[in-house]
Amino acid sequence: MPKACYHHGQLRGALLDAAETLVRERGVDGWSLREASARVGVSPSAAYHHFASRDALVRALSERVLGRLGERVSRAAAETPDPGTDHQRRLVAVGRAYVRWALEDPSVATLAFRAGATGPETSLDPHPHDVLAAELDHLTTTGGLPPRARPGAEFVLWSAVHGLATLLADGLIHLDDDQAVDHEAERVVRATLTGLAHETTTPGPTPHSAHTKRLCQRPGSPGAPALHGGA
Amino acid sequence: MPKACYHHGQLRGALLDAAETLVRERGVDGWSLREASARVGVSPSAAYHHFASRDALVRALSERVLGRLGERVSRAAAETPDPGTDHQRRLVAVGRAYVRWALEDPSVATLAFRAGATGPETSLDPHPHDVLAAELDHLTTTGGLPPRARPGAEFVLWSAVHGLATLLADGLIHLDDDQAVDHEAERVVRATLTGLAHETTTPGPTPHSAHTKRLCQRPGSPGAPALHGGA
DNA sequence: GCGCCGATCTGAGCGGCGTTAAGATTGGGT
DNA sequence: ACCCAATCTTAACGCCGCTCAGATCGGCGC
Repeated sequence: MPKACYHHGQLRGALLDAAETLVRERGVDGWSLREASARVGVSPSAAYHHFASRDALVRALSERVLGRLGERVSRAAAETPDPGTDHQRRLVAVGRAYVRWALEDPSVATLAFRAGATGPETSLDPHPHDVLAAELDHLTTTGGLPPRARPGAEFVLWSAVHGLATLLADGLIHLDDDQAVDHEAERVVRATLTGLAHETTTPGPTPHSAHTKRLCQRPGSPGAPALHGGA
Repeated sequence: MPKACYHHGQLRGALLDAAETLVRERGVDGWSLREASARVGVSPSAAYHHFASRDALVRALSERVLGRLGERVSRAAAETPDPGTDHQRRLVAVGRAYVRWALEDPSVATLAFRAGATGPETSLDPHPHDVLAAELDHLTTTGGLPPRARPGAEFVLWSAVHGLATLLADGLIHLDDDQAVDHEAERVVRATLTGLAHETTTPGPTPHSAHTKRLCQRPGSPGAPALHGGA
């Protein structure tokens, strides 16, 4: 299998790069497949040997970009030293990274979320949802969250963080500087976490995340046995 | 000024109706201005006498649809009887209405939010943000929220509700039935409200909502004097 | 009753788009 | 050295958003 043919061997990646740049420059819809092709010096139809359609290109780009968000969010968690008295610190860092990321490149972030679910069961390396879930598990372990509030808590927190991110990216809310963004993200995360910690009613059926079907463990058995084969 | 000319006098409204139906049927981007025109029995160029561009049509549609969301959310608040012991009930109803609305017509809701900020300073009758703010004021008055947590609380709650709504509408979260949706919406609202109520740190600078610049009173002076003329 | 006039809509057309089919070009494996 | 599969190009189709010159309509003054 050749690694480089013609001018390009990594046309696929080059097209994704060009498309991402165009999204950044002109907005989510302000570009065409023809333009991306021209930018990498290739005819429009060449793209169709790597993507079934323009939409497929967008989905692939979305996946790549969502993967970067996952990495970044997970790194933010890892880089935050183990909490002392402040058990919420790691999740604050995660939420801040999520919101910051969406605001750095609003168009790219919008595209990523817009096409995030329409894909064919994409399995991302560290999906943001999973990072939240893992950190909430950690928070429960260290006593920052009562176990009875844990099931499905990821979806509550995800909603809050994602909502702030999209409201900011779409311009429905405006904040003057990065410091204000950080502050607001922290406020949202802390309010949600302490609200979850004070929950009294028992949570109902747990939602499913679109990208992973069995990551959400059942309420009754935190250390549940493996359900569907596999290691 | 004539009220009905040619076949149509209310072409504008008819085009908005057709566009909305098309969005409902085919998704946010699965339609064309030509198609909407044809559906109301008019040539494509006729639309340009009522909208400067396709984008202008989309913005107008977004405004109309967002207005309906505002009405609905505000009605949900009004129809909920004054809370007895449960001070959060009204806001739970508001959040539920918001999320339900987004899920009834995911494509239309997506379009509404997507184009919600790009308009020319549209002033909606009851903007969802304002309904939340008013209800939070009420909650503060009745003692359900400490006054020190009130400034900017609308944005925290809006983020949570809007996040759940968009995650559901975009398919990133799946819930099996309407009951589960109601339950999740209630959980999100209650968690956020009790989290806000237990806030300890002082809130920083208040964000601005895109549609209204001076609705958010400054932290220091709840009964602040009028700032910019007007009644 | 009639002709004018502004408001409203039509028809033809431009450049660009996504997409497809058929053919030219390339480089590695034998 | 040649072949073959992978890769890219050229040409074209139909639809799109948008523009502009002109046809058509309804009310109003005469």
